[in-house]
Amino acid sequence: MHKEHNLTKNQKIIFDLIDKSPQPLKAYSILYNVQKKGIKAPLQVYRALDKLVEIGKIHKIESRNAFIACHNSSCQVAKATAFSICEICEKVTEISSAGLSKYLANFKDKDGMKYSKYNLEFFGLCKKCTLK
Amino acid sequence: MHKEHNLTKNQKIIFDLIDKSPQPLKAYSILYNVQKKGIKAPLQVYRALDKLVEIGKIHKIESRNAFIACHNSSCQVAKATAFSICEICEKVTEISSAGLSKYLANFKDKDGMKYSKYNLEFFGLCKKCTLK
DNA sequence: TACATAGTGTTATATTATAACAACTAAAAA
DNA sequence: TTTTTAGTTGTTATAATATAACACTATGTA
Repeated sequence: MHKEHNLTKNQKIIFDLIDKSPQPLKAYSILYNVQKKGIKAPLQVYRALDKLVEIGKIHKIESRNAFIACHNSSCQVAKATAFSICEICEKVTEISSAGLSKYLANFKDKDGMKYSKYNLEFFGLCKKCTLK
Repeated sequence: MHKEHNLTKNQKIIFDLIDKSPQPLKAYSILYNVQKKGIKAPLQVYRALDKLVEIGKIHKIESRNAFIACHNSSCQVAKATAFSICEICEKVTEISSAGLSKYLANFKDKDGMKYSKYNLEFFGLCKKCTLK
């Protein structure tokens, strides 16, 4: 489970929005969506996003500059992330595979070097788009 | 080996610059470096970068918005990339591990879905920075 | 030659993200 | 209770990254 962090007002507004969204949200689309709640400036959004990423409540999809809520309650979420991304509909799913995360957490390069963190993005077609 | 692509003048100028650089280069730093060679606008740089990525001569490091030359002549370079990134000195190295690429190329999610492409970025400390 | 395809040069603009600074708030130490 | 501290907030401005649109040019090939 996530360690409980008491989110501040802005953090909560932004987390709730991302958490309810079926797909990743971009920072400025978040901004437009929360302006009626009093969050007026990009920096307010980015600050909340930074914090939410830091504590593992959301992840950034680097190849898309977008943010998705973490739905993976059992792993070291902020340090070991894997996603599948559909190149047609842009659906993004967090992968939780014990095998994969074990393999990557233990991966050593040819110098025997281990890493403390990774991010993996798979690209392909989701089921729906495969059938089309 | 890479299929031989006849690079155009701009593509060649930009590839040579990236290829000579020990670390990944960002688009606008590339721009500043090639202005004396007649490449004046961001779009000229981005177009060349897009093409070079497409044909696998360079890769984009997504978490850094930077570009590095491919030094991995034996794999499906544009479709299966893995890098290690030092969080202190920002040194980036392309990982070529047969085991890793085989594992990831064959990875199926829990719906049995396979993916056609992936990008993996490991973060940690490089040897030099570990010793400090 | 003529046609198609890809690349070029250019201006303008969109999108993503951070700097700097003053003010506020909550929690805990004194 | 007051004070301190660390963190967050609100704000304006600006930096950094990336694309749209359009007219033109080069190159390969039929």
